[in-house]
Amino acid sequence: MSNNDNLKLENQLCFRLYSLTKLMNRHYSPVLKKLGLTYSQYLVMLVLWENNTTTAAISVKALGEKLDLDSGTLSPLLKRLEKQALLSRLRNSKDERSVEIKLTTAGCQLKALASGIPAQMFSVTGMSLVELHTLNAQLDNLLASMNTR
Amino acid sequence: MSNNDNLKLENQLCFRLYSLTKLMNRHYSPVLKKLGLTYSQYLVMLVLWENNTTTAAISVKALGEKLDLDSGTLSPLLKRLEKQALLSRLRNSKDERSVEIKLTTAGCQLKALASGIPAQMFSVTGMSLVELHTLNAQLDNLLASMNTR
DNA sequence: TGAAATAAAATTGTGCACAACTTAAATGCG
DNA sequence: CGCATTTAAGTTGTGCACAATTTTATTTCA
Repeated sequence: MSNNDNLKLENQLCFRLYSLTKLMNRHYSPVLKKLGLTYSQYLVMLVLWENNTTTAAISVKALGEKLDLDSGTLSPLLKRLEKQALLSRLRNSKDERSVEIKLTTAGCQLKALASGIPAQMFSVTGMSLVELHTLNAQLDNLLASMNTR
Repeated sequence: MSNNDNLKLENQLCFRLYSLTKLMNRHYSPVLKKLGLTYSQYLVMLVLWENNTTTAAISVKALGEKLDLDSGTLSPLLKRLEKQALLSRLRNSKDERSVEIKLTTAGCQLKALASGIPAQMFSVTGMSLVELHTLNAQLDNLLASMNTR
């Protein structure tokens, strides 16, 4: 590739990632709309569903670390999910700086409605399971590299 | 992978793409800030720099097709770039529905300041050129699949 | 102990991305 | 021709993402 081509749109990895993320979102949106969720809200619910009870709590801070999002993004998003009665937000009495997030019963129940989404989205990719795992591993490497430079 | 794991965050391709796109953006932002550009504005400039003159024009429509963005995103973004005197917006006299975008002299000149960005960002990925091309090809396949389902 | 430093959320402001809609212009076709 | 249809931009409203700042609580350590 000549130096003249470095700035061509078609040669940018970042543009492919950007386009794919938008395209992924467009495939998820109509499916998630049936659950009343946006894509980002779905990611939050995925974390909460991993401890699928109304008793387990996770702080906004820990949620932010898992999802790589700050309180500026999470605070209003969590308020919207609370308004939908999918989760509760409660100050930690041991440390009043922290806010603990718990699923409500409705939030727990929503998991069942989401159970078919991963398979449905996988079929949209047109990939085999092996290809998926290979790509996941490559992207993990790239994430690791870019997090340390 | 068991069915129980389908909804785990760590198993989602979409989350990797989402995280990578955000991470990519964070690497670009401080670099682009020196040019007074956001990441999306940079993508628009990449398209315009491919015909690096003040005479070539591209319609908002064509720009939207290249970048996969609609007028709701592009109209305000292009106004901001016009305010920065990097481009001009002019109704097409042959078809008054269309608005034609042209680089200004300053817009053309900015390309030189951006010339080192692709190499700089490539180094952040930690990949070899072969790895980059392989990944680009895989992502192109994925984009093609997801655009037809 | 108590002032300085650190930490967690929330708030404010900017700029996307996109759905839904409006406006104005061009096209098509009976 | 004339009217319905289509097309291109722009507008409005919602929800992120994130920088910068504020508020309140906790920790540190002289």
